[in-house]
Amino acid sequence: MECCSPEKKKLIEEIGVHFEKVHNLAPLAARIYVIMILSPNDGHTFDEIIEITQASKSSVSTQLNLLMQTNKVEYFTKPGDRKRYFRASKTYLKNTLKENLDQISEDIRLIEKIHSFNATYNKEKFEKTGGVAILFKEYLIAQKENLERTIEKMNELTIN
Amino acid sequence: MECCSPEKKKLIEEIGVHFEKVHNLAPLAARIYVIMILSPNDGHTFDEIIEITQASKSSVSTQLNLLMQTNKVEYFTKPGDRKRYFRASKTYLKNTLKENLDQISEDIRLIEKIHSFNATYNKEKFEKTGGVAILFKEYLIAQKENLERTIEKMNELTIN
DNA sequence: TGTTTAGTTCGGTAATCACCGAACCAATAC
DNA sequence: GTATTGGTTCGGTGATTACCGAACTAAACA
Repeated sequence: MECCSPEKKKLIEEIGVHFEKVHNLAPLAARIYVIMILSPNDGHTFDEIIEITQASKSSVSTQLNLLMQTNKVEYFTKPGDRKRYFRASKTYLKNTLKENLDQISEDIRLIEKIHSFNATYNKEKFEKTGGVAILFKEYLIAQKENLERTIEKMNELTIN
Repeated sequence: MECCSPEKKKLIEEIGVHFEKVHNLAPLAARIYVIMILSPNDGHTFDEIIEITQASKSSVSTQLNLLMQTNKVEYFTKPGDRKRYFRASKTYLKNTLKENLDQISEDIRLIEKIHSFNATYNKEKFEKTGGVAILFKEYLIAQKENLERTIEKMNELTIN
């Protein structure tokens, strides 16, 4: 049984590998997530996902539930149809931004801790490399501001 | 044997956990890296690292070499002293920025692939959610620009 | 010439990860 | 009721990870 074009299969693998790291997902979860992103709005059934990924029912079930718990994937149903149709969450891009925001905020919090630690315990070192350290923190803050702006804009877009 | 203050120990653990994820390091490597960042310029000897981390010689050796291969840690020597003194690389912040830049560049490359795939194979979906997708890409490009600006500024600072 | 110092290398092991099959369950169909 | 559909749950298992100890090496010292 053919499931999708070789081009799509290649994309699923290529982006899948990348998603394993950036979203911290198991290989199968990353593949499923990519399939959802590359798929039309009407979603994929459980069995279609099994067919595309060639994975077992249990693995697909587990990883799919994990993707739903983290708001990456959602499902809808059709009247008179017992199947669930899985697709990428409508807000998956916004959720990704929020994840990035949490990460950057944690970065900034820890950088501040490091700076105040080094300022008190390693004064001479801190003063020597202080310029670079301050630049680094400014970079993080600018990234955070860009994130917040983008989330704001997305909210405006999706309210309409 | 006491190695360092409880405050420092706590920081090593707290930041260490964070570094495992963001720098993709084994727990011990992350701890060593944090120790280097929280330490004065004159560095730590191999034995001091063993004492602080309570790890084995072999583990410290392996992880330390790994940290040096990835430009996170370097060492210097003192005349008439066989020991190596390990410290955070002078350019570790800039290297972190470069790692981030590579990551963002890959993000952008893949986002473009996803967009062109969806534009051809899922036209209706892409047009419906296109606004958000474009916003997301603009966000990535702005992050990349901020990174490049910061790297440039750091180069100017460190040339002097 | 051994002996100590400062690490390195290698073989193993305990724990965790990613996945699987088989049994199970709840809802619908017959 | 019984069978089928659409998943879920549980008990593994093979592969990988993170670490360890013991043996080793190369340089410096006595």
